[in-house]
Amino acid sequence: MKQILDLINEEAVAAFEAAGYDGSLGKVTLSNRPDLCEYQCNGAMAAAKKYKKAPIMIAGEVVEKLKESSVFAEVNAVNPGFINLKLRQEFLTDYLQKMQADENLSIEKAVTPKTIMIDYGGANVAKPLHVGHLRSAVIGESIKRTGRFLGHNTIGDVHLGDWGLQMGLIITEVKHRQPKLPYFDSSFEGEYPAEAPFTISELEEIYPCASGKSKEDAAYKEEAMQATYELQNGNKGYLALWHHILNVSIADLKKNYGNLQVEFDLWKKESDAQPYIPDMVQYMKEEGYAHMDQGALVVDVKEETDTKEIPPCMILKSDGASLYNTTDLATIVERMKLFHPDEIIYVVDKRQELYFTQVFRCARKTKLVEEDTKLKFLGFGTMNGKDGKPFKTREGGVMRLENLISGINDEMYTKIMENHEADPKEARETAKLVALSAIKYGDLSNQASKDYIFDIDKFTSFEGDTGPYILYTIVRIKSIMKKFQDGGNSLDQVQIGLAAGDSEKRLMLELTRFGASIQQAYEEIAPHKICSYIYDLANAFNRFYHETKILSEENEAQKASWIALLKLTRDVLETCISLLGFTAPERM
RNA sequence: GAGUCUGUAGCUCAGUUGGAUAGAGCAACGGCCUUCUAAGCCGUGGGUCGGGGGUUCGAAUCCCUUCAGGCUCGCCA
Repeated sequence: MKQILDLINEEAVAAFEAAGYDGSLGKVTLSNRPDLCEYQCNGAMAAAKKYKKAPIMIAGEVVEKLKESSVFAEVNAVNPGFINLKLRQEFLTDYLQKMQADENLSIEKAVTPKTIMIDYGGANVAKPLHVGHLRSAVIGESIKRTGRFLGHNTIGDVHLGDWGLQMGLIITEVKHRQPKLPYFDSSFEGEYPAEAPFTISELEEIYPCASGKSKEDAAYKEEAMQATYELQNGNKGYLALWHHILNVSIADLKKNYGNLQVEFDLWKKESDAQPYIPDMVQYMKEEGYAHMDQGALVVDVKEETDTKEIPPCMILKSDGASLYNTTDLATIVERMKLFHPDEIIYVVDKRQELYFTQVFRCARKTKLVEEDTKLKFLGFGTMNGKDGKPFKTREGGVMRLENLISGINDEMYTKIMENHEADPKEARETAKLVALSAIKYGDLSNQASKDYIFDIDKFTSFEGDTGPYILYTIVRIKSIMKKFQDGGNSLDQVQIGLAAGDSEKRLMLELTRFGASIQQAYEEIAPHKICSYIYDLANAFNRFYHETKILSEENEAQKASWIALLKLTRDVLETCISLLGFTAPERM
């Protein structure tokens, strides 16, 4: 169904045309002066110049035409030339009733669904997830869900880092510790053990240890690079060990992402793109795209309009080895081959922007993608601590995501138990949902591209504009609806009626904003717009809630109408939080 | 050095793409629970939108300039 703003726009366009002006001037927006009107149109002022006429006169003429419309209860022209609009109650109610009946709450699915791949998560095998991984996972998941809700074929890919120097480092460190393992015996012919020679927690300790050593010890680093090279060139023992690393690590990653309610459709890895590299490199050479420069194979990607020097995109290092660029390009080749996406969105730290500019240009120039394939970079800012510096634990280390989450879980649990008596088991489950909402909403309500302060105290206090506030609002609604049903009433028969008061009308108007808000959030890849929308909606509801005693209302028709309004509010809120990536409990 | 992003209330952030009186949340202060969950609601105080110019009926928003900070700048990922 059409969005309410579009319906109103049509009226305004028609009125401008009827009054003899260009219809495109009839653009209506939500009022920024709710005390004066609900919607406003500023077209008369824009028209003034074009038609050399006082804006207020134009506004007056348009208003006369608008008065003929059945949509508005009030239409005014105000100096210097604003057109202020108020809806007819019947129109608003009618719209909400249709919205409630619509399975997508007024949102039309995409007519031509696009295949959109979203590369997010950013996890590396063998490195535990830390707070730095949170943003990509949370933002990417929300984008994926929003695209899907709008009818697109969205594919989330974790794109694990499993093929770089890090693997060589781990292999080297394991070799130093357990040199007698068969993986390091080049003459070994038998079956390698099925059991991994390390647990996940050992693995998590091995990498930082190896990484530290390689920074201080050049010989160690050389050894790791050699191991990387051998792994990539088919050393059987190393490959077997690499498989162990993958298995142990991926199982753990799945658990952690699962706790975050982040679900990837694909668990592809850098190594999966390797088979595409040789052909791709050869193709780039043959077609004359790539050339040697300072010993390395590169593709020039600078353009005349550049305001600064864009370095060439390096395909092969001077020692012939592939690197991150190579893998990413080969991944594009693979994705085009397997999924033929219309769009690939990379949800990555914004510091990688220049790098991805190179990759995208290279992919385009060498025609790895089609002309209309969109490659988008969604760079997110750094998560800083209260001091404005990158977030660290109190001890100054990197905080593991797992610890962060369990810490907030505990805080929430304590809060629930303090608030009221609750079954500890249920409280645990509820605490998880509330904690998740706090973490995700806290992240998503900030603009993705900006750095943001991750303030633990703020997250555990959860008052005001927070995830828990949204959940609390939903829980309140659910509680009333449950009591209504417990009284033997059915939710099927209720129908939204005319607004009885101001706060109710405000709530209704907020509800109609749903479709446009989601649409906009999707188009701009801006989940924070969903947050700000539901915050407004929750606010409008809570105001209404405090003014209105619903269950004790004696007029049954009025009560039913309010219940219907609650139901729609709940549906909209729950739909929105599902797009943000969390869910509401029944009680909290 | 070049490029780029950011600068809005004490703190953390929005600002519907140029509109009317710049908004929230925390923090501070004052009210509201024998009545649907007070994780809530209502109210008060708090601003030279970094500074300076310009564009026009109208600027936090567009242009120029300047200050401050972050980030990036070929064999790491």
